[in-house]
Amino acid sequence: MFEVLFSHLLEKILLTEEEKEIIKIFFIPKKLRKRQYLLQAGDVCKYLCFVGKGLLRSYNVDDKGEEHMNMFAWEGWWTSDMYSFFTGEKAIINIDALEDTELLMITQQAFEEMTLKVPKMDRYFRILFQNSLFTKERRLISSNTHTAEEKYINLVESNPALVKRVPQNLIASYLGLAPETLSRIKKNIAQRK
Amino acid sequence: MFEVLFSHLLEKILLTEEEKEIIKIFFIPKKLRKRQYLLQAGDVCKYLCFVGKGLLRSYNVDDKGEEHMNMFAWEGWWTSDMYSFFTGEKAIINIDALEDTELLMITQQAFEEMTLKVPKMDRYFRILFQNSLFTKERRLISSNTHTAEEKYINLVESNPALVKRVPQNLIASYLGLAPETLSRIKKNIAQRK
DNA sequence: GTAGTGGCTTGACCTGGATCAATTGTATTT
DNA sequence: AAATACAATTGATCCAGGTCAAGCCACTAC
Repeated sequence: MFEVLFSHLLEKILLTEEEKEIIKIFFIPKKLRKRQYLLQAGDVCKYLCFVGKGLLRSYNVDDKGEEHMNMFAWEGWWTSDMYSFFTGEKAIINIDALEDTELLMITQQAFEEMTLKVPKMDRYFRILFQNSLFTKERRLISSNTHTAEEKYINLVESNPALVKRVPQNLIASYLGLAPETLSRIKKNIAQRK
Repeated sequence: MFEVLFSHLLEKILLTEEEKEIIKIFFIPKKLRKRQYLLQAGDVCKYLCFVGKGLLRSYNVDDKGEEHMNMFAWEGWWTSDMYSFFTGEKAIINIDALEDTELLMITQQAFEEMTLKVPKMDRYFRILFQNSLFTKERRLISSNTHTAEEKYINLVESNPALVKRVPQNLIASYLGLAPETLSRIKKNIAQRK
């Protein structure tokens, strides 16, 4: 489990064996079965989670009971309701497992302590957040600028693995589309070839 | 100028006088007149900029020549094309001044050096990026979940100062709406009262 | 096997918001 | 103060994508 974590940390920072040992202490391993919840809206999000294996989805539910996908996380990704995790407010998103999943979880206090004991972790997360930030920036631009079909094509090009691994109705929701619309888009694209 | 910067840094981290002096060295002050560009799409974004005074907008232009607002930055905010700044790729966004503006700018190399000399700055930017990340997360959720009117009402409630300070057509664009649509929404809201 | 459950497709219809065009403010410039 | 240019409103029309409904195709469970 920890090998996966460290291989990701080492892409961005250098760590001594000693530091690795310190870091290990703060994490709690956990396994989730397919369909099992990691977080339910209304609860406080207690953990920031690193996915070692498997696939999670996070989504929120609106007043009408509709689900809206907001991100996926698999091997090497972090997930949580960031807002809830860092502020202690109630979460507005749900996270559950699309596949059997293995996690490393860390609490807010442990996170604080870890960054103080190993300041390099501030650097790691600075780079990590900075990267997600510009990904989100681009995604937001794309969602305002492009048509439904363009968004789908962009996604297939920028992240083909995701499209293969995740059910189509969730991809549709992730793109802000009705499942019927995505189905029609795929048909159109196929026919044009 | 630097007082504004330090007052913002000190909200998140503690700095010695010595560290402050080091940090100062890396920044370049700059003034912009209203309508002047800070960054044009196609150029590489050389600077990460802290706004000490004034107001900037960042937006991108699509294939059809339409402008799409993506964020505003005023006193105490940072702005840049994050992706371009950190990767050295060409920028896809434009940034220009909506009001006369005073900035503190830092290059990529200077940024790297600064974080190595003052590791607390990694912490500062970790927290900063983490906060923007969950703001963007919420905004993305909102943009997929809500109707045009709900988005506008949310914005007015969450950021009334922005709505007062920025021309209405830019607010419309920021929300992904046609200016006519926002005008009608405001009319509807006013009539219902 | 077959019953059930949930994802995917297809068709018919509807609607929120975009687009186009004209009119009226309201700043800025000379 | 007139001229110019841009911002906001209003009306009329249009369309991308949503909604509703029906049928189909896996899979899993018994």
